Amino acid sequence: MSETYPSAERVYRELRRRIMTWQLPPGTALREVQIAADFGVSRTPVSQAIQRLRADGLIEPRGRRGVEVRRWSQRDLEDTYRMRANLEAWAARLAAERSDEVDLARLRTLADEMSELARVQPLDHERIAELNIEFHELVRSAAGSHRLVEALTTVVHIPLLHRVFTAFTPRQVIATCQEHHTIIDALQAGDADWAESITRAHILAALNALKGPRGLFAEVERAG
Amino acid sequence: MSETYPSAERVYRELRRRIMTWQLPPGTALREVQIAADFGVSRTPVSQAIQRLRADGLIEPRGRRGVEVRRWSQRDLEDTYRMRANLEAWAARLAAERSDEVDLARLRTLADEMSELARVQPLDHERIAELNIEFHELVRSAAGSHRLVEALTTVVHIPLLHRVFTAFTPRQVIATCQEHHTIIDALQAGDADWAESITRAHILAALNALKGPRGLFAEVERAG
DNA sequence: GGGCGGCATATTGCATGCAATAGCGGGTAC
DNA sequence: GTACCCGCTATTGCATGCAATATGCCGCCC
Repeated sequence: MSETYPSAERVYRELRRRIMTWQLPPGTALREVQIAADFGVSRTPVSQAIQRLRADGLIEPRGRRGVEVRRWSQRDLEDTYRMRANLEAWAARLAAERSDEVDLARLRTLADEMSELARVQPLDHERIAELNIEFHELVRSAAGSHRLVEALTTVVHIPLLHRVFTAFTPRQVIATCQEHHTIIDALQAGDADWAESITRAHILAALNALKGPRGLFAEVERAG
Repeated sequence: MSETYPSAERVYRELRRRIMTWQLPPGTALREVQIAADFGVSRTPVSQAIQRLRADGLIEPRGRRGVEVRRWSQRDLEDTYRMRANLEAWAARLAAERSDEVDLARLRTLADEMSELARVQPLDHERIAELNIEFHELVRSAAGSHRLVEALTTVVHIPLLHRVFTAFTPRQVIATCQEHHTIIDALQAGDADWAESITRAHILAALNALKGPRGLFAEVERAG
């Protein structure tokens, strides 16, 4: 984690992190000179990082000059979750057919920690989101398909994931944790159908929460 | 088409095109100075283009220095086609619910032209591939989901698509064209289930051909 | 003759400078 | 008072130069 990266890589990762966590909310303008000054580098690596963020779809042109953090529409979010439900359900199917005890043990650790946090009020949304992301990334990697991991990274790396739990009631957070345990059960049973369907349901439930009365769409629409 | 782009954009598009069409086959080393000389620009826009290609997953680090065109494994290709089958089937479902007569007319034109070419020996694989790509892109855009188009572009932009028909028997090429017409029928009927299932079958058939005796895997393996 | 070390070179990462341009603000004319 | 025009500045695109570093070759030593 404390590894040292080339400047361009470091700038890219940090900017992406800030966008994903909404430290840089949608619509924020990114100016090369200012970012370069912030990171203590020249404009060259910053420019390269911005190119990559553009390729990722995380930032978009701002009028005729400069770029800004992408503003997501409700439709973008809904479509993203539906694609994610498809791909991640498939990942769970593959994982059910090949995950080993090491994967399962790690998944259990994550799910247990998340379950404990779900019982603590007020909810630590940030930490819960991190554990949730880590859980799903682990399922994907347990599927053993490099391409699938790549595709899901691209499809999913939408800032929303880091905020999804603010849209959840405490009850829904607990339900989410239980679903994680169910996914683990399905993987352990090696039941591909079960793993696929519970995972799809799990992600569509998150989508439903996002569309609900506490949902993020209003906030996103406001920002957009 | 003859629009003038900034240097970095132009270099990116042209390099990507060459990679997709195998003018730059897997394993080819890309050196900034040489590319810069070819395009008559400096190394800066070339470097940015290479960053984007890396983000796309089209090129990968070459040992400790430089980059090369990505070598695809058989597993990469199979997984790509399975993800594509999922996402593109969903696109067809959406398209069935909303495509209009303009879309359908354009799809018919493409499918008709492709059918005619399928009867001409020897097969013009290059042109057939272009029409096929255009057909599927049009279905995706008819789905009306910007996110879906983005995701499929990323998932699908694997060089193989431009070569898939060399793995097909003339008989299979004709079958492909008939499937395109069937997809159009399903869209016109507004039958989402039909559109989804015929599209999934269509893409899995292509995968099967790729895995067959005339398949590309051997060639890819040789290149990789 | 083979292996190892060092140098020359190829190649990239980054900084900086220059040119182009879009947007803005002020000043002036009507 | 308003509208238009001109120039200024902020900002980006691109070129070039410099430094770091891997790589391969050649000679030397064992």
